[in-house]
Amino acid sequence: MGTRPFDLTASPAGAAGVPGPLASLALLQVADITRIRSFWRSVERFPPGAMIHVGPKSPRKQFVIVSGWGCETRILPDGRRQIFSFLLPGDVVDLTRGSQAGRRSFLSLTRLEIVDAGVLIAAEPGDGEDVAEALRQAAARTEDRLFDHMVRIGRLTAKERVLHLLLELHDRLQAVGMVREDSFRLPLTQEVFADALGLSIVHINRTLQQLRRSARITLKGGSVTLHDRAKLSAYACYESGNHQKRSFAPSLPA
Amino acid sequence: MGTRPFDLTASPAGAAGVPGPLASLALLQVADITRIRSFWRSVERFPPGAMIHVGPKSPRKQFVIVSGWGCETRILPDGRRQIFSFLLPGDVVDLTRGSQAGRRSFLSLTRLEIVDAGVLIAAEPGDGEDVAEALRQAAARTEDRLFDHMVRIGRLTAKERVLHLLLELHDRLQAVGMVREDSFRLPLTQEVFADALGLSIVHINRTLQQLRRSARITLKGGSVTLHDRAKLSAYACYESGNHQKRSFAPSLPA
DNA sequence: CGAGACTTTGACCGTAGTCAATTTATGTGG
DNA sequence: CCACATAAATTGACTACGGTCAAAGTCTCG
Repeated sequence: MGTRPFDLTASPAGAAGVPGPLASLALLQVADITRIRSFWRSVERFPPGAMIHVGPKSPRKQFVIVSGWGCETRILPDGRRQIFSFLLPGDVVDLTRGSQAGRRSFLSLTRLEIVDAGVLIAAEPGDGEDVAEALRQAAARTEDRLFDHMVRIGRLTAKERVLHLLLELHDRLQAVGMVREDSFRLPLTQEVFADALGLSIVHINRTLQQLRRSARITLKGGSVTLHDRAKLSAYACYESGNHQKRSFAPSLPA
Repeated sequence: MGTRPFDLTASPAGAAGVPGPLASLALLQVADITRIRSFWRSVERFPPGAMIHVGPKSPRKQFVIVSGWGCETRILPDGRRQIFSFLLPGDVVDLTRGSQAGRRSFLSLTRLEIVDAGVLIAAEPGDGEDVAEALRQAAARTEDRLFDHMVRIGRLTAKERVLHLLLELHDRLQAVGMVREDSFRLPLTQEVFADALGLSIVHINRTLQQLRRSARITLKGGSVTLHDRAKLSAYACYESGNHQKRSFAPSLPA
């Protein structure tokens, strides 16, 4: 039951941002990530920093993230950037109305693998209604998170924003088995953090320093540990829940 | 082609926040507001400042605003408040997942009338698919606006935020015929403005003063006039569009 | 080992927040 | 139509959170 900081590089399934067993699959109650990967025909891969779009070979426009991190963003004419949301393994990405005139585009933040949601449904035994329903709920949660993010950038202080976001990421990653002992990999640069939270990169840096010095978080080598999440949640007005409330995910086998 | 400020109190259909002919109806291509009002059985009314919820007598959970202004909001445990969006005549309000534990609730800002969307569909000659499609598009635009709002509070300065919001409101109100000569009624207190834009009420006041003194806007008696919207749009990084892009609304008869 | 990306730090500035008092509507009852 | 109560808008004085600029330090990776 430690708060011992450690490196998660060798976490569940390996490299940074790559989910452990399951991931989206936890959400979808599918048994193993290898099973998803067996759909290699329909898995699309992107390098870090790529704009996510799919060719006409994909009839559908809904995708599930198999591994890696992404984000939804807009860049203003003068270069300012706002990140709307982070896309984690298991999240549903709806490219239907995306990337129109740059008002909203999807970017990969790490190496990223996505799979056509329709393929998942079709591959499911039965009518796939369970999977379809899970997808709908995942999409609904994604939308709910927009409101939390709005509260963050609209009404919280810098310290609160950072903690609030870290707490959300914790909960979401935990739901897909990517958290160990309150620690998880955080493959984000401080610039990305700044653009998500509506702060300058310098101020993000200073805020992180303060949180570190006050021993509220440990952040090192791309991994974070949140010490005393209950207290941090109260401090940052974070309400957990609405992430995997009704998780289908069984605890994962080693 | 005037910038002459004037009072819109006697605008289209009368009192503050009440739409002129059409309103949502413009969106829905229905002929006249009186027609909607004839559904008085299914029209629900709220006084200013009320939480919007509907009794079990309404089977559906989607409503269209007939007249008045509302907003979607969250109040933090310590009293801070964030307004997520404004609800104008013609907008679709989806109460499906609303007001759960106060994470997201709908409030009326003026006297408000809403009508069950299902009733509108049923009342339409034919299969009502046109109306249903219009409702879907309205809902999609509503979601798009969340992103604009996020950019506002995350990346714009106070002056930009105010102008950006005013420009959006202009476009939305214009689409339902509630704008005359770049002027429209704005039934919001500065406190509401502040809570929407993530600023303090005092700073909103000072920002408005500056905008007035620099002759960029006229704001008096609850009505605003935007002078040179093109220039203001450029200044505030506002991109019009996505409001009534494909408007069904014919210009309204006097 | 060097180039480039990322992080960190210092110095200084400015936007926006807080506190508090005053003025200006708005509204209500007499 | 006036007196009073209340909400809303203003203004001033002061504070502080967060931004900008610039330089130095670290880390990666070919």
